[in-house]
Amino acid sequence: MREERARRKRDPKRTREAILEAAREVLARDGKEGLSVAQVAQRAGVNRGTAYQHFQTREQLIEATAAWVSDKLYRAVFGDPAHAHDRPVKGHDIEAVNEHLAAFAMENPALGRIWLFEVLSSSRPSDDPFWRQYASSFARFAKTPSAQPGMDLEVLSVLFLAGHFIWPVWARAHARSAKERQQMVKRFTREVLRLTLHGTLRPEKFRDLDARVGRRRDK
Amino acid sequence: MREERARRKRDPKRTREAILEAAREVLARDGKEGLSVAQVAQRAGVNRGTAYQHFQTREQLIEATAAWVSDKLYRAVFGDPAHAHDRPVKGHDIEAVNEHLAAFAMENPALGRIWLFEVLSSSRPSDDPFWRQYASSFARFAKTPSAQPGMDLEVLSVLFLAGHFIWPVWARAHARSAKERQQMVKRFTREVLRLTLHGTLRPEKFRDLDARVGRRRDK
DNA sequence: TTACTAGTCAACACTGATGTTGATTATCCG
DNA sequence: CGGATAATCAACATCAGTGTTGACTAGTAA
Repeated sequence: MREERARRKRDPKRTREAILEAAREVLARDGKEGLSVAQVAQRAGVNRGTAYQHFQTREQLIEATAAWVSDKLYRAVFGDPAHAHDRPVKGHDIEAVNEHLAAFAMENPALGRIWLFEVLSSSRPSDDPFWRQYASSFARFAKTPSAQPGMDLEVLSVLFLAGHFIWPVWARAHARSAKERQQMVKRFTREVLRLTLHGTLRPEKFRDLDARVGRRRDK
Repeated sequence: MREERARRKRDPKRTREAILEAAREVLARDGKEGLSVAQVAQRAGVNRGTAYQHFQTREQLIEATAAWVSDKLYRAVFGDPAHAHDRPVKGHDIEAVNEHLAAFAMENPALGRIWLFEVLSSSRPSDDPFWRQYASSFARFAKTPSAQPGMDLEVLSVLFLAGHFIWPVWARAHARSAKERQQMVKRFTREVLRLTLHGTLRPEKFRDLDARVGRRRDK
C-alpha cells in the first residue's frame, strides 16, 4: 500500500520521462482502456500524486504518450519533420520507407501497437502526422510512370501499415533475439517487395529490385 | 446503484446469450482490458450476480465471447466446420474466401476487431481455428501451378488478415449506411484482387478475374 | 543565510469493480 | 399437487482506481 520509501531526487524532466516510459509499457501491454495512473506511477517509481502533477488526468497522460510515440515513429521512418520538403518519390524511396518502417515496427512492437490502436480509435485518423506523410509519399509515387495504374491508394496504405505493425506482434518480436528479429524483418520486407513488384510496381522498371528478391520467373 | 426492478423471466439460455451479446459490444468498444462484468450485466439487463452464475469469472466471460466470435467468423467465411473436408483450392477459392472475409469484416467491424486483438494477444495465435483454416487454404493454393513461386505464406496471411480486419475500422464501417459499406467492401476486394493478380497470382492464368478488375495493362 | 518556488509525497474522500453468499421464487418432474 | 432444482437477485466484504489537498523539502536566487 505504501507507495515508495526514499524520496525521489528532484529532476522534473527526468521524472516526466520516466512516467512517459512507464506509460508506454503499460499502454502496450494493457491497451488504452487498461491503463491506470496508479500502475504507471508505481512502475515509474514515482508517487501517484507526482504523476498527477505532470499530467492532470489519466486521459491527458494517454494522449501525451500517444503523441510521443507518433513523433518517434515519424522520425524513425521519415527523419526530422523540419526537413519534410524535398522528399524524393522514386520507387526506391517507397521501398526505403517500408524498410525503415518494418525495422522500427520490429524493434518497437509495443510502440507500433500503441500507434495503430490510437490512430484507429481517434476520430480523425488522417490527422496523424505519420499517416499523412506515409499516404502522401505513396500518392506522389503513384503519379510516377513507375507505378502501376489503377491503384487504390487508401486501401493499399491501410493494408501495408496494418501489416507492418501487426507482423511484429504476430512474430512475437518481444520474445526474440536481435538476430531473430532482424531475420523477421528481412522476411517481411522481402515478401512485401515481392508483392509490390508484381502487384503495384511494373517489374520491367525495377530489374535491380527484382534481382534482390531472388525469385525465378520461369516464363 | 440498484440494478434492476422486475425480476427477469427465467430462461437461462436466452440470458446467457444476452450476456454474451452485451459482452461483445463492450469488448468491441473498450477492448479486453476495458471490459467489466458490471457494465456487461447492466447492458444485458441482468443482475451482476446472474452473470457470475453463467460465467464464473471476468476472464472466462471474455474467453467465451472470443470463442463465440471465432466460431461466427469461421462459419461466415468457410461455412459449417463439420464440412471442413473436400475444400477446393483453385485460385477462385482464395478469392472467394477473401470476399467473404471482407464482407463479414465490414458488416461486423466490432467482431473483427475482437477476433484480431484476441488472437494477437493469445499465447499461441495459430491455435485459432479460423486462422488455421485460412492459412491452410492459402497453403494448399500455394502448391498449385496457378500460384506464384516463392511466396512467404505466413507473411501474406498476416498481411491480408490484418488488412481485412482493419480496413473496416479505418473506413468507419459502423457509421455508414449499408450501401456505403457495400461500396467499401468492393473497393477493398477490388484492390486486393488487383494486388494478388500481379503479386501472388499469375495473371495469364486468371484472364477472367483480370477482366473483372477492369484495369488496362498497357504493355 | 534566508525566503521563496516548486517538485515530491502521504493521506483523504469517493467511486466502481470483483467475487461471494444467502434469500427468493419460477419451473420442472415424480 | 408438492417438493426439488436451479435461475435470479440484493447485499456484503474487499480492493483498486481517480482526482484532490496539504505537508514536506530540495533547489534557487536575492
